[in-house]
Amino acid sequence: MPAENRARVLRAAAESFMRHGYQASVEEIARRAGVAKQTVYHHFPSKDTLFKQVAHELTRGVLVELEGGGTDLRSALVRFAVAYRSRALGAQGLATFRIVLPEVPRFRALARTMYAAGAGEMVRQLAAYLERAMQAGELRHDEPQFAAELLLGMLAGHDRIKRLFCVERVNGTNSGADEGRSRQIIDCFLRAYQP
Amino acid sequence: MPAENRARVLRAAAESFMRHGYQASVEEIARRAGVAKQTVYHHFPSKDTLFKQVAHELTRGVLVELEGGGTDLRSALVRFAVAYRSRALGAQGLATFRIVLPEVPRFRALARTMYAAGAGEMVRQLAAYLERAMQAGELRHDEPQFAAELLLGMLAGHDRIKRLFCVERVNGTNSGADEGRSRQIIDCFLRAYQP
DNA sequence: TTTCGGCTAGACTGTACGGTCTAGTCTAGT
DNA sequence: ACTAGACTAGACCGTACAGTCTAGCCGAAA
Repeated sequence: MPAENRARVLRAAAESFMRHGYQASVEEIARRAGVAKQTVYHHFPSKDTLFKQVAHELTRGVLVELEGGGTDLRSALVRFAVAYRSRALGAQGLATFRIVLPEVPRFRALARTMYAAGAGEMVRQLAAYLERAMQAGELRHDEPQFAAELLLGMLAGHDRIKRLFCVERVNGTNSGADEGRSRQIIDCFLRAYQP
Repeated sequence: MPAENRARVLRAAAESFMRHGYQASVEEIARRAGVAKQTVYHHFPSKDTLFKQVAHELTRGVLVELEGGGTDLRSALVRFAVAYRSRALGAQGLATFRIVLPEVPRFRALARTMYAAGAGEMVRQLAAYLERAMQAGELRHDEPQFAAELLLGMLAGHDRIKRLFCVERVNGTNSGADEGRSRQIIDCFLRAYQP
């Protein structure tokens, strides 16, 4: 079945690109997929196309749902913070950064699309959520988009850099150890935005 | 004079690497420096060495002095914010990111050194400054290092991502237009950390 | 005047890699 | 039995590039 091989190639390409960036050779991808080089070219017209495809898949992996049903604002934000940090600071999130950034000049359109589908979408959702909280009087009134971007910056901000530069271990599944930091950050945010 | 040619090569290498990343060919660097390829190898044993050298120079360009002499806390922080953002979000700061990140796995030691000399040093200085402010009762008592990292995250955070993904123009010298945002962020920080 | 170090142009080597081509195998549908 | 499409191994082509080598130029020191 062709679809299965295609998927194997995509998976292998993701792994290879995450390891070596765009430099990863098509031969290595084929080998890792357990497939002949020709098969790669059978499913994707060029390495560029394959790369863009992988980049798209990776982008989707950053999104985090944001539902505040039932609980209070703080709990909802903390839950979101933990989820977002586990994505943005996880191995895959960091790898996405490392892989895509250097290629941005070559693939400007792709870069913009990725931002819109990933971080940009995140900002929109969070801004909408914060705006509701503002209107409910739970947060100080201010530009919701600014607040959303600020919060995302606080959540990923410097920790992302430390991990990107390998000065700190990447987040595995130790979500427990990380929850404290998420809470700390959310508390700071809430203090800054208390009504 | 050999030293001058060496400097020209370094400058040219910085430009080339900023444009094309590590991919930039040695021949192009030589051409840009107005120098024979052999001369490059005369001053640097290998492309890797040259790259590391350039990376070090770039790191230094991020540092921002932080003196709060004479003015109040808020003014000092705003001044710092503007300066830091102009570096971190300027063309060179962003290019440093794009260039170095993909090579981090290959040059782990270099990456750590760069972090320590750049962002890490920034955190140390800022943390020391914030700690003094805390002891002077101008800021709520809390871990200074956490506060420093948080503030840096707020300052560069999401805007850096937008610029890295080319969804927003990079900061030129429009420090005027940017000062508003710096003030906004600092005000948020001060609200979160008021005594 | 010789010499030497920095420099130049450019040829050259070896390797890696994107992409193509060949020739043939296997499987499923007709 | 025949066909067509997915697949394979591996040769092959063209190009780009790091790094080396050659042969020679020039200016300053000895």
